[in-house]
Amino acid sequence: MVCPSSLRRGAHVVVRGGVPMIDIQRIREDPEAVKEAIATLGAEAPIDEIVNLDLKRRKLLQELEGLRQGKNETSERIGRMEPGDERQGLIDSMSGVNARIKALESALRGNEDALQRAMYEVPNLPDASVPVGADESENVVLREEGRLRKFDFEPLPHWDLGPELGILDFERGVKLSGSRFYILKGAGAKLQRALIQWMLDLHVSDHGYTEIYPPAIVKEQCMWGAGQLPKFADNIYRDVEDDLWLVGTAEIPLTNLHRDEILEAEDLPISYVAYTPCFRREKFSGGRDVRGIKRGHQFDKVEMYKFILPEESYAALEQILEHAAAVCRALEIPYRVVQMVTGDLGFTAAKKYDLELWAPGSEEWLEVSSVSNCEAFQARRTHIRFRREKGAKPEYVHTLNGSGLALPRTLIAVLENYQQADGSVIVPDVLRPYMGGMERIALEN
RNA sequence: GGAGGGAUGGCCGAGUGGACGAAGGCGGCGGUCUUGAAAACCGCUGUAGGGCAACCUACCGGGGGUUCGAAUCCCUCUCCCUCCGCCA
Repeated sequence: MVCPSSLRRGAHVVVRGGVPMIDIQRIREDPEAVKEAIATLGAEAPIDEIVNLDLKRRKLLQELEGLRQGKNETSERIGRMEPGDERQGLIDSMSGVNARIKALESALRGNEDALQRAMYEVPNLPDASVPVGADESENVVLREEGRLRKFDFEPLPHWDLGPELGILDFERGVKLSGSRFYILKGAGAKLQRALIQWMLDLHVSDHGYTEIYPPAIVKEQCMWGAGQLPKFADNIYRDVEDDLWLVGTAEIPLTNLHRDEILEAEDLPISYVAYTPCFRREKFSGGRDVRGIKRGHQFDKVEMYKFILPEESYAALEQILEHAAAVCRALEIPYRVVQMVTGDLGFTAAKKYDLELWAPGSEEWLEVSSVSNCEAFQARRTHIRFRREKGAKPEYVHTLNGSGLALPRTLIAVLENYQQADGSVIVPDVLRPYMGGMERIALEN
């Protein structure tokens, strides 16, 4: 089943003084439908608590604002009166009202804090087109492109190939920083740099993105805005002294680039591409993927990001997927497109595709891109809106993101797919201009 | 890190306790005039919450306080600028 159609639309209501998540209006109107949708994610959210807090909030507001109105009127009268007994009497009479107002304000503050906390925990709801499924095992492979190369020798995994070529060093990485760190060296480091430069150039010149160099360390607020907090706190590196957080993806600074702005409709879509290092503690990956460089605490990524009109966001999702696929095609490496089911959507996406490159040595499909439509989820959290025309009410934009692509994994795919019987690696045609014309990585390099 | 200065609406900039959601200007929108445009003149021109109609409430960097009443007074935080130190 898909999420009820009543959940797909809705006015854009913001919690006063706070930041919303999904539209609270949807919860007010049909809390049961929201709960059903969240159940398909395999997630939990305090919907009943939100409904109660929201009711309570409006009750408090009405009483409080009524009292404030009376108070304002009385203060005005006092200001116009000559000094005297009557005036003093009015002033004295205000103290009771003020005490009540203070009490209500305090209650309202507590109520809104609780409401906002609860709202922050609500995940984005799935788009109607997303298949319902419990977890990643039910994800749907939509298509596979490119021919798997036939090897007349046993292709090596990169963790053998790299060290033998002298371009990858695990021991020294561990010496410097511990497990899940490694060193790229010589042509290996250069190959990664070439990939980054080439991908950035491709997205800028062929796909119309504007290149951004953002901070990789951001304020806590940015983490909430992009949807990293509250859920993923344990996976984020943080400088406690200055309360700055290391980004796990460029999606975080890019989302926040237009925080608290009202954009002009004619400026949309805004398309950014950014290269950043990414830092993840990988607290939840346990002993998974410890071999090789597939999952490190630090990696590089080129990320595409779009701010767009709501009615155009789903077409844009397919487009970004194509932009990521274009990288795979140009590298001439087989890839496949996987659609996430509801249970594997994550916290922020309404619909998501993964793009995977085949790695013949490791013998697995490597996730090198994740392409998501977050609809207005991140825009609500960051207050990014647009106006359809002058004087029109601001509406939330939709945001999308997609890796284009994630680095060490793309590097793995290049090494493993282009390896030769003699242990050397052919440099893909598109990268040669970025490698100073180098055609092959061999030991003597 | 040390010393000093500052933060007002899209922008500039007045406002030091009482009718200020905030003068004035610029920009923008609409209108008059004009064959058209410019100029001139007139009007409008923030956001959010609640009612969901009239209307009410909140917001002058953030938070707290004093007061019947605060953009205006006090405390505190953040950010920006200038000078010194340090530095890629």
